[in-house]
Amino acid sequence: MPDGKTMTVPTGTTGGELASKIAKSLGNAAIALKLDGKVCDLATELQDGNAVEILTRDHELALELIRHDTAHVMAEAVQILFPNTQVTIGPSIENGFYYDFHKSEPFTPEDLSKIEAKMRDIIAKNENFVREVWSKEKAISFFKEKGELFKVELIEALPEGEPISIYRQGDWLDLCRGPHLPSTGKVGTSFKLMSVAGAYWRGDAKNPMLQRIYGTAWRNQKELDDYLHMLEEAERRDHRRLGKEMKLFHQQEESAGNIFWHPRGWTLFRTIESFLRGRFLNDGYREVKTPILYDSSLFKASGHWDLYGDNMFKVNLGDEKYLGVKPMNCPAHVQIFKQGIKSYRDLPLRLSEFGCCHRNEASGAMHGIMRLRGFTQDDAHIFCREDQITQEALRYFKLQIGIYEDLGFPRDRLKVKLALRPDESKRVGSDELWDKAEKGLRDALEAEGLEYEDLPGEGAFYGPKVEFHLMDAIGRSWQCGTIQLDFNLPERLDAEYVGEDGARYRPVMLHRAILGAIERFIGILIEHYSGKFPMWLAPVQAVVTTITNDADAYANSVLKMLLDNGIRAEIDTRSEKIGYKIREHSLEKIPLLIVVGKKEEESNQVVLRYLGEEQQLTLSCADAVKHILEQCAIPQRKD
RNA sequence: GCUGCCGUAGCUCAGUGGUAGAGCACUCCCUUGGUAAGGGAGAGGUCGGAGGUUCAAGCCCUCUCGGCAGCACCA
Repeated sequence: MPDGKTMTVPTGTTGGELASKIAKSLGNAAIALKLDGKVCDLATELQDGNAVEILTRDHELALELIRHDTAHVMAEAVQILFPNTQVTIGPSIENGFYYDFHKSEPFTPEDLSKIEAKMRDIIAKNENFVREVWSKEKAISFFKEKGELFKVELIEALPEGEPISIYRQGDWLDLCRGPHLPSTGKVGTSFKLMSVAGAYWRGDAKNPMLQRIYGTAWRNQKELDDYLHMLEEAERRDHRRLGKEMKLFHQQEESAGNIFWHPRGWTLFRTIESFLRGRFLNDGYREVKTPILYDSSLFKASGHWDLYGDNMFKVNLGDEKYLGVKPMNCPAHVQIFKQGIKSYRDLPLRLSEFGCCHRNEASGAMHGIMRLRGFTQDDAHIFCREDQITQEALRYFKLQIGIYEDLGFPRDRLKVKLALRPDESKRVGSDELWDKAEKGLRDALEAEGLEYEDLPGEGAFYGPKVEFHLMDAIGRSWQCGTIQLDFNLPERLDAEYVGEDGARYRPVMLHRAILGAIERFIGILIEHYSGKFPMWLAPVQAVVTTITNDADAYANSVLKMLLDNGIRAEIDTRSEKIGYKIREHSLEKIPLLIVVGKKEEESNQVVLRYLGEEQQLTLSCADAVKHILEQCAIPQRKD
């Protein structure tokens, strides 16, 4: 037992019987066992020497069982209501579960409520989940006869000799590894079917599309309510909604996948850009600007035309002559490197660019300003010698982590992944080069002590990459920064430098971005701060507004003082009530309102009112400017 | 791109074959009010686009463009 005690029970005693023996209440509350650290059915027979822990609904592992069982109950409900439906798989996932069905008619929202009602019936019946072990032959012939062809495919893929477990709940059963709760009644009622969407069988676009029903399930009503409330909150801070409300940008169908930046949004964009520019120049980068359009020959040489061409915008000039819109900046930066003869003394050469790239993303991939067809990368390419790779990668990690922190993302919101070589048909360069490149990045990650996860097959066609992912408000993970090690492009585009010995060598190229796409990062920032930016980022830092029009002239003099000090300020002298004006600017998330009336004019003062705070601060004009300037300061790092 | 849903006023949305609606925003008038909505009046629509069915289409059908939720993709 967890408390260190030992219990002796007759052979064949199940976990559930043990729980009841310890205490009747525990017997009722028990939902599963942990036997020697592994979660098992309550009905599992105990073996001599088992370390036993009895799990109740309050245990954190209970959620996974509840969700998985809810998926089973849903599958039964669906097959009762829609007998011609085939079941496939239905796992528990973060916050809930899903089940994929094959059915010729689509599920409608009304179907979802019918299914939910039927699920509640099944739960009320409280049938036991009973585990059975079948032979592979029996399982295959049973499911074949039922017409469950997807299940048959799953069973056929199971290794020979492996026991095939079936879980029965009343008249219904499903192939399942388990474990399960003791009965359907233990699922509880705190669940909700959320949505239906298509999903490819086995996650492959070549396979038929199934219908996936998503649901959420929790231990109790309060947890469910909290979760639904969290979803509402996430919706409130959705960058698409806030972008409109805060007058930052808009999008329209004539230019799908692109952004019209409005004055405030563009101010935010430029603020971030100049913040980055300062950091980059300070870290030894030299900024460049390269063309958007190129003759196809450049992309053919780089490999983009063949390996990335499907995602490129191409312009046909007739006579087989094509221009390509750049999807990446790397080939261009190599052209700059190649101008004139480079010496080993020039290395590492760090070329940065706020590069405008265009990629023909699939229509379904686009998402607000997070995933676009036209975007700006905070891109750079570092040309260096092989022995400089680790130091350059470390330098990048340090620069990047500092920038993330200053933008409001501490390290715990950061996940690091190492994407390794893709399939042979989708990569360039020899295996030796890939070995070297992957090792180079791994060494740097380990030197920095960053925890990371391997992603086999996910690398770029020219090299492996380290990906930095940030979590957004809705829990989605966005790839932001990336550093990629590339031995191939310098070769393909014939970049070289003169070494100490006078011979010619290939430089290594490190591709790196910190925010990734600035547009996407702004989307993440909007959701992260729910639009309430820190002063230094806010597009409009202060609005001066008047109690009555008598104070307009004074208000204008205050505005001029702010503008003269470089504070991004606007003025509102409309003849509306002060409460109305405050409400309006608060909804636009203006961080600071400066209210002036006759009283302030007479004393040469201003009243500061910060967003969301009722407390007011009365200061002399000079003190106010000093105070505001401190709050608007761009974060600095000296090291 | 695939599956499903959606597209009506600047925005959020109602409108199930019979004369296009609401709230907010906008314009004008009144109001000059001390910290999250003062009052009144007015203007605003080829119902995403094209074709079809029908005496009649915002509504039904086909195609198309765009959006949303997923899936696939994200070099």
